[in-house]
Amino acid sequence: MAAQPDLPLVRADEREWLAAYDPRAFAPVAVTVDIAALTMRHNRLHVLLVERAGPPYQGCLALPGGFVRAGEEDLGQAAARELAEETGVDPAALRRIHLEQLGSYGSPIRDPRMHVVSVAYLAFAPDLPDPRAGGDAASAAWTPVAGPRGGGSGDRSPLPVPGSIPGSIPGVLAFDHAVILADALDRARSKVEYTPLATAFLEPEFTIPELRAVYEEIWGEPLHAGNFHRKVLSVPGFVESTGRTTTRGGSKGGPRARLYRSGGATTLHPALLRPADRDDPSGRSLD
Amino acid sequence: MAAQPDLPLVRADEREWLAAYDPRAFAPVAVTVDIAALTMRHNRLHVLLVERAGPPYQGCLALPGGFVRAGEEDLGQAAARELAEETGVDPAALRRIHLEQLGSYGSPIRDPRMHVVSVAYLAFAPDLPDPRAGGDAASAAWTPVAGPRGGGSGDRSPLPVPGSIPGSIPGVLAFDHAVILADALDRARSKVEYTPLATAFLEPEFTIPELRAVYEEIWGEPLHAGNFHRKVLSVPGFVESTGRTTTRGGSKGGPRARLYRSGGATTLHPALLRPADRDDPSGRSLD
DNA sequence: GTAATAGTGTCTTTCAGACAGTATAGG
DNA sequence: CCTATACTGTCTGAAAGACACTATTAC
Repeated sequence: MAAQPDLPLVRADEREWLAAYDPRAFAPVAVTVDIAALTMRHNRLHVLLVERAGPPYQGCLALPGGFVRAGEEDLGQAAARELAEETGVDPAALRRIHLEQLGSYGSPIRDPRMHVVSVAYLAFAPDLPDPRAGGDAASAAWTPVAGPRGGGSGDRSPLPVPGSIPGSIPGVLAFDHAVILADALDRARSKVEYTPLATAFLEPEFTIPELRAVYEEIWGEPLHAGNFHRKVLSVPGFVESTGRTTTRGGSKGGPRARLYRSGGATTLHPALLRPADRDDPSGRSLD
Repeated sequence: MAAQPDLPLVRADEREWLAAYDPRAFAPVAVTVDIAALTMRHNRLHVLLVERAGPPYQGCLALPGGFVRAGEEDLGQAAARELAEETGVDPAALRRIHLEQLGSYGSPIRDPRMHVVSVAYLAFAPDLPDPRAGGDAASAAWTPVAGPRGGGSGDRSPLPVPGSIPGSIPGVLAFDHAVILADALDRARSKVEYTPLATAFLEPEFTIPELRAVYEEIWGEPLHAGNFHRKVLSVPGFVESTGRTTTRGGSKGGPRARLYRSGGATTLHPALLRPADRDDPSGRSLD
């Protein structure tokens, strides 16, 4: 979504009408933002989850989020605020996080309290320190996403969350957050195809094999090391060399890898297409 | 966005808490849906606009839309209802329309009445009869979108609307609808690359040249007829032959074109990539 | 030394785009 | 007859994937 530089001009002949307008006359629909914040820890994809301190779904795991402050902030600001509040991420770290709108979820029965429309955001973060809880979260932690590859062992037990299985049970997550998370993973998988956002999971300086590990974890399948290397270097603006190398080789030996930083491109031309499942010629499902 | 099959289970120990919950305690944020409905008339892209019958922005052109009915409908249902209501499109025609969520717009000052979050939808429709106004629209009409190619003459005067110029003036459209429309056009341009949705602008049976005209209008540039033809036929599931041909050749002569219908694919593999602007190696802007 | 890995060279296949050419229609 | 168009054939270059190979490091 583009920025929203909207400054509505209120015409003089509408002033009077506006003065008499009563906002509370309208049926109450609440608006929240929820954030699916993804990061990479020990080469496994993790999502930030909080434990709900109060009802509804008290004690359940949920995506961090909360109500939009009416008249005070726009949706992106609300998402950034909630992400900071509920996790204790400091503002400096917040600047390294990519935040984009994912979509809105508005079933009238998704929240037992009332009709709540949630605007979901997707965040890509580098490996951050463990969050401290805040806001109405009893606790917050990076939780491994059991991707298509399965496995994942970490800070908290892995989720039985759908890689992207449509119609899967919301399961352990509160509200419809399992659906939101599945949509977030789908978006992440396709976003890294045509943008350099995979670098957002890494430190400012990284090696091509580290970048490849990010892609392999997000897509859940191994990539050919040699072809990946050449491909990344061939896309203009994807990465740029720092001239340096790592000080050590890999844990199991091998030469030192060269260090790169993110280049200036916002989109990848040509794109880094995910290996097609040739078993599925009908095309992947959409929307 | 995926479907939202969410049936939250209210736990017994939360019943009591819920009974005491007062929805009106929360600050009022209203939720609307707005629809950017696109269609193709006389080979020009048109968008459905209404003239606002009441304040704010009375008399201005706007995207059709309205408030979500709290507790009664989800966002997609609200969008379909508003589209039908404000335009008089009958339910049968509604089924031929592709409707997908575009994004949400929630600046606190985008509506002078109060903080209104609008969930925008994008619709692809075949050439439909002229709408009759309804709801709070004084009138409704298909309005030509002055694309990157400029020109366009039709039912109403063409819009000075940005092809996708970021930061352009909202201009004649109410609220931030010029921004929404620009985002809708961007989405449409990329959506036809990797889905067969361009066929949604055509009758159930169409020719390859007709399909090409759709792409040329949406992308705003001519395509190579021969290569386009071969490409479309080579993508599995994009179109399937009916075995018939048109009964007449083109208005300026030429053989009769074969008729096809939409195939079963939901995504295009390989994709029909838009000719890259090689002048812009930095990559197109994002989000 | 042994094993694993970084990075490069090369071949094959696929696909996009340029261009030519043929057949079929309207005027 | 002339022109515009549908559709096909062919060539070239770009790019993806498979494989082989060298060099460098940990242990």
